[in-house]
Amino acid sequence: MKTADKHSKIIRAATKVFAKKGFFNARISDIAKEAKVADGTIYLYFNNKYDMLLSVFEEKIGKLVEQINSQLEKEDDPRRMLEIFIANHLREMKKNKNLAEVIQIELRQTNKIIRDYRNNKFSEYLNIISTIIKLGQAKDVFRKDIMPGIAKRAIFGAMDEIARIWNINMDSEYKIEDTELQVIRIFLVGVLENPSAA
Amino acid sequence: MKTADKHSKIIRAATKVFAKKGFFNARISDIAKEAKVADGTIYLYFNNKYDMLLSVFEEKIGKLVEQINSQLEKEDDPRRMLEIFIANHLREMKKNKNLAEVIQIELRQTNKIIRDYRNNKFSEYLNIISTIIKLGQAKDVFRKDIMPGIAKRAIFGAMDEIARIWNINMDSEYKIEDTELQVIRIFLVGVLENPSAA
Amino acid sequence: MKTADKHSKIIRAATKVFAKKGFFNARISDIAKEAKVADGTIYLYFNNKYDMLLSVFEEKIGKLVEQINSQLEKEDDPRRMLEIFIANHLREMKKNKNLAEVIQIELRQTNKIIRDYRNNKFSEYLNIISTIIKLGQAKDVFRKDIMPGIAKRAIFGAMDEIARIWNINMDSEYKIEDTELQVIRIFLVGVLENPSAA
Amino acid sequence: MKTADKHSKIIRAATKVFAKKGFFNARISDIAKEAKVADGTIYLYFNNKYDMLLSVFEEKIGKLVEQINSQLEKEDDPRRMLEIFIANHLREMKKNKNLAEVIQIELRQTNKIIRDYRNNKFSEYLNIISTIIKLGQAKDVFRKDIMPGIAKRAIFGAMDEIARIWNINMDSEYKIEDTELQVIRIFLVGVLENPSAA
DNA sequence: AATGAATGAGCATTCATTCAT
DNA sequence: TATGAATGAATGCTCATTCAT
Repeated sequence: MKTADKHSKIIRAATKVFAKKGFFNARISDIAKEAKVADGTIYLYFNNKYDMLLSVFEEKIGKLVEQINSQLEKEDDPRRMLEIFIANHLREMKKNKNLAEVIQIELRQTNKIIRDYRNNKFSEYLNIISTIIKLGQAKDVFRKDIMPGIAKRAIFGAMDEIARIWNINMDSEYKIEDTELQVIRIFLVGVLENPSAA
Repeated sequence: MKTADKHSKIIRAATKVFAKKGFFNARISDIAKEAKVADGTIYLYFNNKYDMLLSVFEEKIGKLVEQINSQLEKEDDPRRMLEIFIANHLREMKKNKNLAEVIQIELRQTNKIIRDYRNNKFSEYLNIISTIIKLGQAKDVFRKDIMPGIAKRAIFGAMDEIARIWNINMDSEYKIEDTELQVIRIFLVGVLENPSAA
Repeated sequence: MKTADKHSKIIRAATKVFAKKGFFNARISDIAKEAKVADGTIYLYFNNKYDMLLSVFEEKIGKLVEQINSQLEKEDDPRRMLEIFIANHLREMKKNKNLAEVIQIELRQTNKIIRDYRNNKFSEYLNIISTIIKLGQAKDVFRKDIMPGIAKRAIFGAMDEIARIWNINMDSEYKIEDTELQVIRIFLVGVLENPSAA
Repeated sequence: MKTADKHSKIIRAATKVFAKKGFFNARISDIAKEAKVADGTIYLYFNNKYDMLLSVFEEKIGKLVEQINSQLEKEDDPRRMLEIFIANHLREMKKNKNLAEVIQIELRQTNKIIRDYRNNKFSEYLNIISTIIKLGQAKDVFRKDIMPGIAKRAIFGAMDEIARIWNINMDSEYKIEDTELQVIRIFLVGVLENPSAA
């Protein structure tokens, strides 16, 4: 088997095991068994357990970044772009619960000092939101009094919390389409019936 | 020393240590030392380590619930109530980073099967948001097409992600007042310049 | 059981196991089992495996120092003192093979950078030899052209090598009394038939 | 590259690495890297790690034997022969610290049961000393009451301990010539000022 | 002969929990 | 109630050895 194959086999196994058990409860031997590989083999591809988590996280987020970028490429309406981002994120999380779970773990489970160290991909991902917002402001489509740096976190946090619930209640009461629509609506027009009175 | 005192001393110590080190990296002996109590004493008050986390979490959320309820009591404008909720949550998280951290930990760090088991207080807390929204809808102040069950998660998630960042970057670039205002604005009126065109 | 008892029980067990298997081949669990103690208990008394070896070594050498000092106290003939030192060392090594073995291990088995770090007791022990030699020189009993710093090593090394062999061939061909006499003779008068002709 | 070359390349590398790190801390991959050879290649020339140590030891001692034998060939004065042996040994150890270290390791570091198994070269080396002594006794130059089997160990042990110190304190306070002279003097004429009075 | 990726047994150390005092 | 010494199961990681190429 080629090296690249083994690497990705381990990544896949690690994603699954981390998602299922959480980082601290996942044993290296669990991951090795899941990947059908010897324990020691893992250390040919990763420096240590945490390095695996980080790699998994970065790779997954990296794919999200690529995916969303290719979708946004053809679009230049900021409103539509935000809709696409939200819809895509929620769909991916719904489709791939392991991914959602690994994001949760990486963002909250490990030492906060290390946390921000290598998460460039994640920053890149979040910055897509703020870029959209800035673009919308430049085009007079979005309110200028919205701070993109805060909005990006609010939007990501909202979606992430929703995805968290999906991972707990496997059978959510809400349909994905409804949820998408709801989130989009909340962020685009807010909850006020008559915003002009705000 | 009375029993209640020792119990709360341990809770306080545990909050601090869990927040600082995370659940898995916190040692019982750390907590015991912080509480100035013997390791074994902790087991007179709690069944096990996880039970402590849950107790800490429930107590803290319980206090948040009481606090916000007393503030909302005198208010009946749903819009104002939502503002109060958001402002209060963010201020508490900013003031008490340990609390924010413990919420992060409890919500994401431990086995998802156990997660929802006893979190009644937390549900109660989130339901305050949905209650406000329903009230607003009944009063024709909030849009009827907003689903309160989704909105409550979106609002909480947004605030929680913002608080998460505060715990990483100790010196945030944004002032608390600005952040409050931003979150309130995003959720009340959305980001669209001209929502009526939506 | 009192703490001091447990400490010495572990020291005794460690001496035995280190002697039998060597430092690197000794397992903590071997020592724990030998001491009838849980593995973890060892770490209540020692920082780590190497710390145990060092402790064992220092304690044993410390006892040798005390023992020889009390024997030398009543003696002031340097020639006799050297005889006593040699006889005592060889007898102790013969009697307590574990001790001989632990000296071998500590002196040669572990990283040379750490080696000299804490071995003050050992230096003290060796310096008894050089002190005797200096005394003999002051009293015109020993040759002045002998350098005590080299002689102490030569004498210790000679005895240590002999003890090493005892640990290999359990049934030495030589009696302890003969060996003592031989070593004493070699160092006191050398091998020359007619030294005055040297 | 011819097989013999590779074999000796590995021996050289192993000597260096064993000396630097000690047997147990030396990794096969260290030796392979030092020899510019793949890890697996080593197992084409040696059965296992310990076999390498033994080979290194035997080869080095073998060279010492050859060297000293060729020097002693032309000499027939036992006193001079002993001087030559001592001087040669100390000089070689001083010159080649790796060799000294490997002797230390092999003689004390590894399981005593295996120790004596194949050390014929080493016995041969030590027996040169006892042969010299016997010759001296036959020629009435050395005292008859010296037991060659003990003397050979005392002499080797003394020199070995001195060499050990050289490997710890890189900058010894004593010059090699002085040390040689000291050791020779101690063994030839002893430390007594007036041996005839012994 | 040579390679080096893969293996998996092995082990020091940690730490939640217990229990004799 | 309170203590803290003792326990021992649990696990990340290493590295000598193997073997397919």
